[in-house]
Amino acid sequence: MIERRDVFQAIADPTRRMIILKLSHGPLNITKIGEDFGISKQAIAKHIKILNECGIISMSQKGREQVCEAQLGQLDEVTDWVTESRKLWNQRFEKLDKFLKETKQ
Amino acid sequence: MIERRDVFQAIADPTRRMIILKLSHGPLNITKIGEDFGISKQAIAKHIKILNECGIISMSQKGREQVCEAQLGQLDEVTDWVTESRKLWNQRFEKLDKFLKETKQ
DNA sequence: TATAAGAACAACCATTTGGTTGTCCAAATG
DNA sequence: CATTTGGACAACCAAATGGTTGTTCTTATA
Repeated sequence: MIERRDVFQAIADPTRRMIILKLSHGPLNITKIGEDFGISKQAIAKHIKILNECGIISMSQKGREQVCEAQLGQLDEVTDWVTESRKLWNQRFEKLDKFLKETKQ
Repeated sequence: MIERRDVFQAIADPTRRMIILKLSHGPLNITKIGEDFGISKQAIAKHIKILNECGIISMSQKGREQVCEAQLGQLDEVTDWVTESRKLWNQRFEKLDKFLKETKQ
């Protein structure tokens, strides 16, 4: 099986984004995370697994509870990519500006 | 069918991210975009459609060619969400810092 | 100790996704 | 005019996705 898990795919799902948002206020166990979502705890656990696999959240056992904590440093990959794309995109306009200034004379 | 197209889902696919990167250097037609990807032009056209539907690229007819241009302002939604999540996440540490300073005395 | 609660594991299911091929049409080009 | 070329449309397919239920196991708790 090819490990296709990446951060971009992880944040693509709205439920997972909600989980991240919820966890950004502080660590919670799986049951707590699942509250207020209209889906089964098992479904939540699957989302948690995906988020964990790509490093967005970390897990720690505490008695019978599995405590999840956000590790949002992993989101750098996303902002880096957006920033890089936009940098190139903006350079395009700068080149056009330069061209327009040169031909104006 | 529910319109589930959003920017997060659009950038989840690596091929689509490559397309965006390619277009951030300047507009291209569908055939040009498809070059160097090992997949069919039809597959590329489908990706283009998705990117267009969520506003990341715009299309304009030019003779028989369909010219695609990046509209990376739409990526704000992504950076905004990441920024907001991280803001909350950092506040968590600030609260902890405050607590530690207060109890140290 | 009996029971409730947190979570893992597995099997299953419908829908979506990312890709394919084939046909067809309009616009360039020899 | 004949032929490429750019692209649209449709049908189809395998795999992935997001969800379900049922069982089991361990840890708390009344």
